[in-house]
Amino acid sequence: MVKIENSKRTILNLAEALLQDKGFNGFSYAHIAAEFGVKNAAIHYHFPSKEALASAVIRRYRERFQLWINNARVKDLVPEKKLDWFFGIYSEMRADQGKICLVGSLEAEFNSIPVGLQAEVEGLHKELLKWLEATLSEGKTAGVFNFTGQSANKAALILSSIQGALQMARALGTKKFRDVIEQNRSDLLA
Amino acid sequence: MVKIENSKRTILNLAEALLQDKGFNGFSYAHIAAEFGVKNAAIHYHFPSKEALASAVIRRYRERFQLWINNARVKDLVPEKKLDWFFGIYSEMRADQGKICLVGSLEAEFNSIPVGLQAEVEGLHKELLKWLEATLSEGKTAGVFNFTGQSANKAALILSSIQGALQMARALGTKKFRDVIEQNRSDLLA
DNA sequence: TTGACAACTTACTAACTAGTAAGTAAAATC
DNA sequence: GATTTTACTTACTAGTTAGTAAGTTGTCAA
Repeated sequence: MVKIENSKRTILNLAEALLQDKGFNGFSYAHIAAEFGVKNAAIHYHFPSKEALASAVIRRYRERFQLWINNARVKDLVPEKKLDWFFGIYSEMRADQGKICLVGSLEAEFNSIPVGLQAEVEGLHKELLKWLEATLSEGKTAGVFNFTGQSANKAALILSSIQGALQMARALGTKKFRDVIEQNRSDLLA
Repeated sequence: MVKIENSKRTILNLAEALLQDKGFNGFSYAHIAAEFGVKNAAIHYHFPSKEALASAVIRRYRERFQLWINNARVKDLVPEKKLDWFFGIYSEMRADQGKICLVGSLEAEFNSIPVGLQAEVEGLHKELLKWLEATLSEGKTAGVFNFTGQSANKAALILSSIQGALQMARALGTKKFRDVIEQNRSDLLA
């Protein structure tokens, strides 16, 4: 018998990886159970339903993101470095078995996932956009970022392009992902 | 007994709509059969496997796209209008029950779809990028588009952002999609 | 040392999945 | 008019799905 905290965390880790790899409809309790080395019902003991499990994955990610952005290591960076940090999150996803972002994965299947999970995804996406918008505004005021129009719209463009680029890279290779990141950077610093 | 051409086309239409709505792992032969008003096995008669069906959807879309771009109605447009036409395709998807593009839907589930289907998706994505790249080059040469770097990279950025924005709009609303399109336009015409 | 509880396993279900084999009726072909 | 072909239906299979109920075992507190 393993400590529940370890089991719960392990299950969440596996679920998160599977969501980023195969999507909500592409993984099952059996997959997690097999990889963890336990039986199907053990997963249900910790997370009664698939919706509860996936929702917990998103909630944990949201908490993690809030911790990151409020940590001095990120908070005190200059806007250009903040952006580099943000791009870095997604570069790591791409490098890690061609994973895509949770938001993109779940929004692509949005119409076939439970409503409670939809709400969690919406919350996460808003938080990502909010931070990116603030960072862009900060950089524009500081004179290091150049773009026309509102920061909110530029943030939506950049985040959408990252989300799409991670998916694109699966079919067309990692270079394409890097090209999109670099183009975003040069558009912003031009 | 209905004409095979009508049945095949109807099944392809339903499969395409379901792919854009629920994704490859989110729909079944039963869904199509129910909507078409036939039995499960009737779908298998026309398309022996789910891979064959989805591949046929993508092949048809690729052929359609080639017909469009080679038609004078698009071919003879000035670059700005070509871009408007292209954006219009995706605006219609967004307006039509919040559908997303086939490429995005299938790339999000890329690691849980058959390899033959993966190849079709790759082909389609390359064709879309190729046309967009050529259109951007044409516009840059004509002096109507402004952007730094290579056309291929800017094309990858724009297409990725559309793909992501259609997904984003499901959680955050149509306005967000329009914002991304407008930001792309103003970045390009600045 | 006992009892409670946490973390499972065993064994199961009902629903759904893609896919198949054999039969049927209407239409096209000869 | 007979035969073949097309477009199905009926009836089925083997596998997978999320989810449940009841039993088991190790750990810990009193």
